[in-house]
Amino acid sequence: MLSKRTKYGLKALTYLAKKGKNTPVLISEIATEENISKKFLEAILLQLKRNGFLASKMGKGGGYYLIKDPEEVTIASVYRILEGPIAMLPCVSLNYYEKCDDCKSEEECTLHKVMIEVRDNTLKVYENSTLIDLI
Amino acid sequence: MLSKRTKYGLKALTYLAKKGKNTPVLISEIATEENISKKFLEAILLQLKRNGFLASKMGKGGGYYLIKDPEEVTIASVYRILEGPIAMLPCVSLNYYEKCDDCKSEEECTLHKVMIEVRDNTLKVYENSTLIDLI
DNA sequence: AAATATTCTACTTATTCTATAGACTAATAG
DNA sequence: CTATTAGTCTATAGAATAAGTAGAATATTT
Repeated sequence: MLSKRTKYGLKALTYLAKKGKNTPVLISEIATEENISKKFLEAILLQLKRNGFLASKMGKGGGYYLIKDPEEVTIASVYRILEGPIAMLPCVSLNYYEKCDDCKSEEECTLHKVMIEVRDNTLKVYENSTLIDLI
Repeated sequence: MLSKRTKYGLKALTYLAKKGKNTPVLISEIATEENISKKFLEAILLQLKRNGFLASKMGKGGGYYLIKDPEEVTIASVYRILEGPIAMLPCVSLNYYEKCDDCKSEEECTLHKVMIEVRDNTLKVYENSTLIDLI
């Protein structure tokens, strides 16, 4: 299941994409409109800012705004920042690969093949949908 | 990502399937062979027993054994017991449906459609693979 | 310069989940 | 009866989740 962090993050990005690139929107506006705890959202937006999706402006007339083209922002890229690996096992992750400590080898691991199949299917969806599709 | 609970559960079921239906195997044997903490595995097997996948025999010559045909046990059914919903959001889950508290309506939810697509893709894989495929 | 609006930072809290460990109880086979 | 094995119950350390509180820093307007 998606964490609320990722869910809220995607919703906020979609909201900002609707408003258009480079148009500052208040955290509190997004929080109210999308029913998100303001403080929690603040942390999420900050994380998206640090990772190059958003920028912000302080003071009156400030807020957060999208600095990428909505059609360039895939769900996959947001997911990896906010949620982590898309794969179901570390040993089948493309971006966060790690060896499983309980498996003797990946060839012997009975789950390996199925989980690669799941990953590929999921990835296809996440890589091919962008903020444009979510609007 | 899969919890270790689910991963270990699937591995244990596969191990038992290899040994054949109705052949008792020691918890400790599975734990050693699959590099799983024995106590943790105990809890997992118990859960699978309560849900009708396994049965157990106490005393000498005892152990856990499969009581379903391996080709009947889909990954999806095990996943739902040990991990929970397969869907990424409560509101797109078939077996664990719940309304999202932050969404006004499911039609307006920008994530709904994509997450249904992900669910359907994942489900196709999980429903169509059984213990037989894992062996 | 002061007032106001807004994000930024740090600290704290409550709750749940994860992955175990230990001790004791109950059943079964020989 | 005894050895073997699962069952039950309790505890726990650590991490993650989803916030809440307080105030500092920065920008704009007056």
